[in-house]
Amino acid sequence: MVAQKTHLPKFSRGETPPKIILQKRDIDLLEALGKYRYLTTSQISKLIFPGKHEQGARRRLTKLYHNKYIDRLFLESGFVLGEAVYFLDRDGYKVIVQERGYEGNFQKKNRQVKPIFLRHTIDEIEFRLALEKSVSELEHIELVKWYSEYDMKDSHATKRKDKYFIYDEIFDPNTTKVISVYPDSLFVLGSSGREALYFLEVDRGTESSKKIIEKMRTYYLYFLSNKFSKYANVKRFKVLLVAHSHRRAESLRSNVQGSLGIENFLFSNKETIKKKDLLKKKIWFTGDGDRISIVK
DNA sequence: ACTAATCGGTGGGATGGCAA
DNA sequence: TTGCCATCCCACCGATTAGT
Repeated sequence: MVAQKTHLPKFSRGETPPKIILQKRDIDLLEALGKYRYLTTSQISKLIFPGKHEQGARRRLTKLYHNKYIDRLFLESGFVLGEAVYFLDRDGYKVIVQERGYEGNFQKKNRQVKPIFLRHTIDEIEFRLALEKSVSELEHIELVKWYSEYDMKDSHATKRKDKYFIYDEIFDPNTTKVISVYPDSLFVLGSSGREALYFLEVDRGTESSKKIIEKMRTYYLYFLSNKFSKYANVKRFKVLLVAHSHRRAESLRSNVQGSLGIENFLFSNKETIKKKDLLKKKIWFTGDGDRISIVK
């Protein structure tokens, strides 16, 4: 009998999946997907297969995919198909619950994410990975907390304010309306008992300067409200605005210069964060255009 | 108890396929 | 066409299993 050479389908699972025996590293991989929710092939390659060719990660991911441990979507980049983005499927979820005592819930809706939102989420995860790497290289700094937009109080909630963990309402004295702040992520850095609070805003590249100025004002009122002190023992915070490119970051910064609340903001971009240490290096621009680092 | 065969993992390298 | 992913070949390793 001649074995049929069949291609495994790219957009669905094959009828006869390749055989697989889970290794410790596979479970590490599944656990990472539990923690970050979505990861691209290159992110997984760096995280789980450090110093190895990406091909090895791919081969493993393919097997895990066809054996229903994980699922995948593809990013869109212009006219060509982009990188694969992996996330837990039910079998993979069961494995980390059993093997590692994973406490998160299984997210059925991972596959339903809109492409634009997925891109944004991946950018946020990229920032988190860069932050964790930076923290690991600094002896006296620790990442005390990280909350992403997905860390929801209640995934069944219908109202936004019940849905998001990071959500606060503030009263606007000018319009006498209630406005809300819900950042992409929030994190707290700790250093010898002292804490620093940061909010992350990943620029989608589509927001107007006017919107950014409004957002800045919201954060200013939020600052006055002191409601943020429930997240950390601090009297102030910084909002890190990460744009796609240096160009976009600079254009945003110059357009909103001098607006109310600008002193709470720092500007940088994805390209720079990919190349340079985001805590130690002077890659952050203040509203006035001074370059500073987050830690000395 | 010892050996051989087998199976899947790992990794390098080369080639083919696919969708827009 | 481009940028990815899938496949195939080769070699070697370790664990398991079958046969003696």
